[in-house]
Amino acid sequence: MLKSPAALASARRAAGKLQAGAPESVNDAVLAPGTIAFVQASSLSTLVQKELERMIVNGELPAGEKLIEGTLAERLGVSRGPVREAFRGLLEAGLVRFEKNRGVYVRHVSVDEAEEIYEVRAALDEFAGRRLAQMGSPDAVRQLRALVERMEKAASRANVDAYASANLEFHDRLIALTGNAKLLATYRRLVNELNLRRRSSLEIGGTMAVSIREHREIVEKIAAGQVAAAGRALNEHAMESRQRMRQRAQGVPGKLSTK
Amino acid sequence: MLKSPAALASARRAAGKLQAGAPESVNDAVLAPGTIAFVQASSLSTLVQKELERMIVNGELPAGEKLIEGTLAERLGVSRGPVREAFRGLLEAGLVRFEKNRGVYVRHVSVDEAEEIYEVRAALDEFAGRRLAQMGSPDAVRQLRALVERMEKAASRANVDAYASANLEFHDRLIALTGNAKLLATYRRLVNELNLRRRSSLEIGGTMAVSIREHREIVEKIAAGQVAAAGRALNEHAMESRQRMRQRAQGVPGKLSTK
DNA sequence: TTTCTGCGAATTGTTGACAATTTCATTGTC
DNA sequence: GACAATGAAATTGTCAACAATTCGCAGAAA
Repeated sequence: MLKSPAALASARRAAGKLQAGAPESVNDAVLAPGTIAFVQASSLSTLVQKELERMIVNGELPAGEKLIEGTLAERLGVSRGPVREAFRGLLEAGLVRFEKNRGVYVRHVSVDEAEEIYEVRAALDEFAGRRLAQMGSPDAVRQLRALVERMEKAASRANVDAYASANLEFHDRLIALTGNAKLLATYRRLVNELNLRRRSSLEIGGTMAVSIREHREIVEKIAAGQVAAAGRALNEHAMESRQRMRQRAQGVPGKLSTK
Repeated sequence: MLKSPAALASARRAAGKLQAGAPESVNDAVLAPGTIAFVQASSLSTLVQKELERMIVNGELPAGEKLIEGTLAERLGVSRGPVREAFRGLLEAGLVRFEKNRGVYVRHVSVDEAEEIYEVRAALDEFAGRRLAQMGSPDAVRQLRALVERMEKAASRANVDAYASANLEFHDRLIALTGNAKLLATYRRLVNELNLRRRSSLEIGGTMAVSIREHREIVEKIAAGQVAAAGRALNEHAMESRQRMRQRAQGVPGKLSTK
């Protein structure tokens, strides 16, 4: 279930070279901007944790998968120490489950737990909606409108992936625009855990039209400064997601346990 | 700033003995019930993390304190590995700050960040209040009333510590009574971070009387099933805490940076 | 005095080794 | 054939050692 080669090792070598004063020409893989600074500022553990987190949220490491220290360490080109440290971080982030002497597993998120998460999300969304409507920032409204348009375009092309991506970004941006970093961190943590469930991106089914209308209404209420209404709309929107998730889960019974 | 001896080591020895099949008589320190099972089920890293977390939230390790792997490992009777793993957990929990090659420090929570936390808390409290009022559980109301009484008794004895403790438990219980475990975990994470600030427990000052009235009103609105009113009362209660915190911080300027 | 500059000590980052535990296939028994 | 016992292989838990980096300080230079 793993495929990535020793990508971390190459990034590490590159950073090492630069740090040692070598010129900029690094003929390894091309790194995303900011990557070098990040690698220099982070330890291997952080790198490993980020990489595993990506794999888990992507679904490359599906829920229930056992993570073997030695195997991962070898594939990532590091020793077991950093991998174990990364595991602790993932554990605290709620992405893996731990059994002493038995190993680490990618967590299953039960339907019940997902419902709980949706409820917390609803509370956060409601707060964000009220706050944005109250702030009355034209720029925020502009950004949100642009994202709704992206959703519309994706829907008109029946591009489910693009739609889902725009949808995620809409909500993430909405939270970020409040300017409350702690709120954003809390929100992202919850969404990350939710990602352990919706691995079949067809979750949206035929509800795109309805969903777009809801999003547009949310934005317009924010734009109009209707504090309570914006909050309520966002709360209900999240609770409907919860409902859809549950119905989907009941329709296709399967992984129900937290195990 | 550290004083605890090798307490973990003794707990570990005790568990080891039991696990090895020795009879129950362990003439080491007396352990709290459940401790043995916990030690058996957890790794040293978990133990260390819990211990450090306790010290940080208690204030034994004040904000800004540098945590030295070797020193901590020696005092806790373990090697550096588990300590490093514990650090990763604390980092993800937001309790420590990390600087590559320089060390780990107990985090400072700036006034701005504390304000953000209070705002998120307000959103969660509001949700919990609405949910409880909607559930209409007589037992929940009974428990909350009992806690308000504890606050009253503490106030009448002018016992600030007892009052603060009852206050914390009131809010924790209120969240827990919703039955939403994820909400509770999210809430506790935030409160934990807030604890990095209010280390001078005199935060409450002379506002005990006002505070008690607010709590009583909250409980009565829940008891009466007034969903919206209960939510609003809790939201406002949290936002007032935020306000008090800020005024206190401005009155006594000091540690402002996140550094 | 203040600012550099080395150099030794302290601390962190990473690794490999070893012990303890679990897993799994194999064997033997009923 | 089902099932328990056994032992080797795989995996985890912990530790100690080594390399790299930072820190602290004495002494030189401005």
